[in-house]
Amino acid sequence: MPIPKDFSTPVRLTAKERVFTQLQQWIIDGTIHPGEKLTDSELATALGVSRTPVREALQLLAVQGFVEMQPGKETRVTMVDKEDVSKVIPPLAALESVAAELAASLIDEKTISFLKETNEKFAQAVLAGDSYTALKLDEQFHQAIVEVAQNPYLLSMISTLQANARRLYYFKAIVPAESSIEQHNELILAFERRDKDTAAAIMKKNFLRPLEEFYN
Amino acid sequence: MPIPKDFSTPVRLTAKERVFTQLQQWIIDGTIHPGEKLTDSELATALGVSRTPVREALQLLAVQGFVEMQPGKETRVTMVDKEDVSKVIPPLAALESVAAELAASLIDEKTISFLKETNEKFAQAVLAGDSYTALKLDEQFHQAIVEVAQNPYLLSMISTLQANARRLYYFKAIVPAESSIEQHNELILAFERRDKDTAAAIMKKNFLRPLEEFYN
DNA sequence: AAACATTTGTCCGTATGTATA
DNA sequence: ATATACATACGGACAAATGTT
Repeated sequence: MPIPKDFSTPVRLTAKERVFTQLQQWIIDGTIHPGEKLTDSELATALGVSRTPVREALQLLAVQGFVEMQPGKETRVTMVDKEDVSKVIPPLAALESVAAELAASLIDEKTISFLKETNEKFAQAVLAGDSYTALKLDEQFHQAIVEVAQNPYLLSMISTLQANARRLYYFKAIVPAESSIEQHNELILAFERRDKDTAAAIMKKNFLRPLEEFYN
Repeated sequence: MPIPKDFSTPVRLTAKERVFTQLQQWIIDGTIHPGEKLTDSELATALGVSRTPVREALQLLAVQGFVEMQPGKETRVTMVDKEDVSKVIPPLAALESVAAELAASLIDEKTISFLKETNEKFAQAVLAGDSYTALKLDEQFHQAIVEVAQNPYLLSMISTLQANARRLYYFKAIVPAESSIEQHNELILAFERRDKDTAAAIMKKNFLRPLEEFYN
């Protein structure tokens, strides 16, 4: 009997991780509202675990900026206002730009093919008006590039910022721009030429242009 | 009897925070060696607290990349090798560059004066060969700029990367370059002109040039 | 292969601290 | 101002999981 290969990642899911993932999801999609007070005992019973894994998950969410913990007082879901986009995007653009620059020297043909396929699907989703799928594909596109860059700091920080950005998208119902399709193609062309400076520049624009439009 | 005003920030420091700060310090200065196994019960008795705050502190250190946790197995201090500098600096340079760009539009005269004073002291320390003081002043210089930028994401991420960089400096006994003095001055001049593009460019160079020299 | 020893993950009780009446 | 209620921070114990003999 053939054994499924997926067991190569036998990282057992601890209660803490389950709680973390669930709470993050709820905060991002708005199930738990901004400003809402979170009491660990309530969450614990609601999620069927004890308070310890809940507390640990909350600490991680605090580091990522999803909740605010006041030691000895209370912990609340952080508020969001429209200016938050302008706080998240510039660092994200800078880091993604570095990722693109590093990736340009390391990328292989297989990944380039993957980027082409993903951008095809992305284009279809955008034109079909399926913004949920489009956003997911957009993230896959960018994530593939970050992974090529082989930098754990970039990976971790971009992932955190992406999660925060996703939360804002949910709240403001932001839809992916058609212009992204073409920018992705330009990025792929730059990768094929292993042109890191152009790749970095395009990536930065890809994030910052929507921000500028937003404020005009 | 006049009451000290500092009580306006009465954030009581929890056991978790004390443990976190202590462990981070020990890892950075090498008191705890890379690859060393950390058992929470040992640390708990050594630090005079229970396992809970130790575990919580370790989780935060794991997020910052100082320790590696394998669920159900063990927790170890992360290894460091000479390539790590090339992993930390590029993201740090990118974020500091964004901070400089944002700060250029927001900076006031008082902060500019502070930067001038700090760079004076920095120059003295460098020329006196007091690299410990020099590094501390260099960090103060950069931190002041980051605070002006008013961006919590930048603040948090740069602080994490700085801590990792500091650890590498300890291991490799890196000393601040004399060229930094002049670059700091150029940066201040750019700030006085509120020239954000130049400020961003200088800041990036300030971090990346030492890295290039390192690999030639 | 199986039982052991160790360490982690989790649970829950208690006390300290904060906010409210 | 005191007292009351409540949530958090911490402690200590049990149980599951790992690797070891």
